[in-house]
Amino acid sequence: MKDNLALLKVIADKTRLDILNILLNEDSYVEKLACELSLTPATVCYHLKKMEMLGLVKCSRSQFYIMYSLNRELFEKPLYEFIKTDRIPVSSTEKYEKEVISHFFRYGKLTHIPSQRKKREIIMKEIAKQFEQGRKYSEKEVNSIIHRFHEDHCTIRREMIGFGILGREKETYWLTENEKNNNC
Amino acid sequence: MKDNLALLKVIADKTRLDILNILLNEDSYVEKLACELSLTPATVCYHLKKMEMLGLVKCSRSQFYIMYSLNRELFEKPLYEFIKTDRIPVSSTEKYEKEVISHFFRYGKLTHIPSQRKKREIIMKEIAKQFEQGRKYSEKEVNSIIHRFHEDHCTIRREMIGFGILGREKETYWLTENEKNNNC
DNA sequence: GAAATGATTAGAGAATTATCTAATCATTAT
DNA sequence: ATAATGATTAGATAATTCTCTAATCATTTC
Repeated sequence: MKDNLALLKVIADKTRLDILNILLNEDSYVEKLACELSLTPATVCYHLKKMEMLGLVKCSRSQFYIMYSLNRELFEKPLYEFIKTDRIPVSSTEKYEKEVISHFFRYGKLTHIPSQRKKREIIMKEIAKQFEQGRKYSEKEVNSIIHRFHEDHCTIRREMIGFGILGREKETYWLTENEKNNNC
Repeated sequence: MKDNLALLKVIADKTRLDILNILLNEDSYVEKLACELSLTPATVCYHLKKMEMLGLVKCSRSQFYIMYSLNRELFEKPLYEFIKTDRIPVSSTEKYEKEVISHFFRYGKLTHIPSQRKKREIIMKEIAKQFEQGRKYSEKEVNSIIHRFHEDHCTIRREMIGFGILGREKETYWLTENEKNNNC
């Protein structure tokens, strides 16, 4: 799963598919391929180098020519293997967050404040959903809202500010527009 | 093997890989995907339609949303299946031609003239290799060269002209520059 | 039926990239 | 060594296409 996107981009080209199909039958070299495909050697070289970089083909000098051959193992793998990206899919993030939330909330109340930073952030974002975007809150209002979930509104208020979820100026608080609290 | 190039081109895109990865976990719909990927619904729609056309995903209306899901069977197949093109690889054409030639020639002589047009053309092209590019030949010379392979130089000469391999004007003959006789 | 919401289409701008020519590098043959 | 041949690199051009905005279509809810 190194860089599937790059690999797919390299395969997804007419000329390179033609080259791969020829190499499927027999090893070949730049000039011969260029002639068979009615292209210049420069163009064929450009494509072969691209494919070589990603391990699609291998090359080795054989007397006069530099012979290119397929890396056949690669093509045995199912397409499935090639679409997985490094990116953590948002949906599995969501699943994880739901798990955390359901673990720390019981009957709508927060049982205790997680010690792990990551989990604490998830919990804070969940509580933040009670706040409206764009509206200003007094400290009293903030405490009152948080108090619905847990007695220690001071700690939680401080955490929410620490995570950048709530903004604060003097006695006024508001929900920040951090895209991380986005509710999709 | 309908149109592998088109299919690969559709898979080989960052955004579409992201979408596929999400759909790998759970079905989804345009708006949700757009939000998760920080794109406009128009863009997501554009990609989903592309993938739908090639059978990568399916969609069906479910109450309020149009749900998109993966066509999972497709991804089980090995990459190998996706690189085969409709194009007849030149190298297997070559192999076929060699077979035909070795079938009709014995000890350097043509045993008989093939009745199949396709095979006849291959044989004529083989004989044409005795002619030089750019040089003019008299009818006598042409007959003499052909006679090395077969008695009936008249028929063969006529066939070679018929296939456009030899050009003729009055009593003069020459090898045409048809790219089909190209020897790479 | 009107309003709301989600999906799609059309058109335009920006970025990527396949291909060519020309020049250079690397290896083999004379 | 020098010439010849194949491979590669650099730079320029042209084509493709991803993404957006704005407008329209389709379905559901009031």
